[in-house]
Amino acid sequence: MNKIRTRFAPSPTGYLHVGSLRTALFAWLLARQNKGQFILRIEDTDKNREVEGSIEHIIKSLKSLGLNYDEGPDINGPYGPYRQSDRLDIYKEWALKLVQKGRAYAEEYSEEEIENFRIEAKKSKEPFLYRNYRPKELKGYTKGKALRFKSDPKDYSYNDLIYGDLKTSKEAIDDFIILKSDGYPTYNFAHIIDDYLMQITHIIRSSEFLASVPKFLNLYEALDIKAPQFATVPAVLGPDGKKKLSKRDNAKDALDYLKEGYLKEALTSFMATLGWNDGTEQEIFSLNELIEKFSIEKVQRSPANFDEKRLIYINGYFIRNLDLDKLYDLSKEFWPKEASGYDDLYKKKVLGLLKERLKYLSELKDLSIFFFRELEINESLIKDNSKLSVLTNKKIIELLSASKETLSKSNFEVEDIKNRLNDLLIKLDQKPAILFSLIRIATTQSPSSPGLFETLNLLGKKETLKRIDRQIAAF
RNA sequence: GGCCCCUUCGUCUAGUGGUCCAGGACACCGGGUUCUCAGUCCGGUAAUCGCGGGUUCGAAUCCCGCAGGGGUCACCA
Repeated sequence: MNKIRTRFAPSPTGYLHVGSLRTALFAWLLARQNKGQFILRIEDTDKNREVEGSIEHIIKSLKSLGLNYDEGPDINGPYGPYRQSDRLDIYKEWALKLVQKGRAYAEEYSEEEIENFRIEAKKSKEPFLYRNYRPKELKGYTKGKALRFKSDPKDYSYNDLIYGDLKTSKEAIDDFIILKSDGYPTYNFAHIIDDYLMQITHIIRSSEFLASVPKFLNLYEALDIKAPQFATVPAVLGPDGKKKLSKRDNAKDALDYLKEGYLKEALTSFMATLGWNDGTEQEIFSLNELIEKFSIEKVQRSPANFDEKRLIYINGYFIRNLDLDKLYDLSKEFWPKEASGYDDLYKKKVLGLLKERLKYLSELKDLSIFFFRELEINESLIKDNSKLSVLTNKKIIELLSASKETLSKSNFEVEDIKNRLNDLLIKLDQKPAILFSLIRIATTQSPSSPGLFETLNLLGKKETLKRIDRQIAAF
């Protein structure tokens, strides 16, 4: 039994959203769970569409998610090179073999002529098939001309690991271009040669290629190559549920999520469960659990909608369940700049209080700011509070003064603060909704914060009393 | 238009002839948790399983038809 080898073969067009990476994830999982290899191959056969820097971008995306590959353009391997533009000689050699067998021929028509065929076909409501116009006399390889595959149309039935048994008709098979006039191969040709030479055992790719499979099957035959196993992954749809996920419908580049403080395991768990589950009621999976439990056969056949709300939930779940020290390491670049003067211990305590409330790490900045800097007095916090807005200024000052008085006697341990404020509640005959709210607002000037006692404890006595004073002075 | 694929709560899904007048999760709505937000706990709304025929004692599950949606028909991948 030979080892499973899968690959991710993106073209460097500069953008990798969650849907594309999901395909990579599935291929990676299949390889890892079988102790096989995962290969990164760059399909840069279209110079016009290539975007500067996107290879680095792809590599970074994979690595950031923990999807390491065994062979690839930057690390090489036994079947390199791993950029198609570095393999042009190989494609030409294989194309010539096809010519020799009489299974490939030079393009005969001009672009305009072909365009006219196409219009003609459209008019008569028929699919455009180039082979209907195939010249009687076929020319061999001609420099400067595209090279076409001479197809042998027939029906096929084959098995797809996800879609199951599929049947296709000969109408799907045509004479397609294998080598462009600039000498570069097309995807349709290059990937077949490369997968063969790189000994890929399973092709995992998205469903827009499904309609092309009969063509590929025909080419495998002509080349006398045994086709690998196919696993076609359905598209990921945008939130509207209509069209494929694209930039338009808030499909962020996958790296953007990392930048906003989404955890890599939250992302992989989300991507995997977009169209896959293990048949149990488990909803969230670590990367290791995915390796253990993933099965390509259980991937859904219908396209899934991208629901960012679910991703946000999953991310919060991972944050809450992460060890505080680990979370602190990950949080490094998300603190407000005012935090730089504070030591690790203090920041770690702040993070401990905020951990339960973070959906993604970039929220840290706003949620933690008052621990590092005194905020401006925010009058609306009292004015817009139905219970507080009815109090007279005099009453508020009285309550805050009493609070300050009480707190000034505290040793500022959480328990002590709690006990003293509870006593004060009784003494003043007040509800927490009044007294605690006032203190919370005075000390944080924020619409939300962690628990009052813990917050005051962290702020410390001096800072707490100072902030209450300032609130009093504002009336 | 040809070829191909898909169709269970708003969303992700469980489900492969009876235990499903359909289960879980997200979202949403109530309530508890001494203050806010979040979390957490408890509860709720939500799918006549795309539609129509069959087969069967019995169908989300099998068969046939239809409809809707999507993909593809490039010297893009």
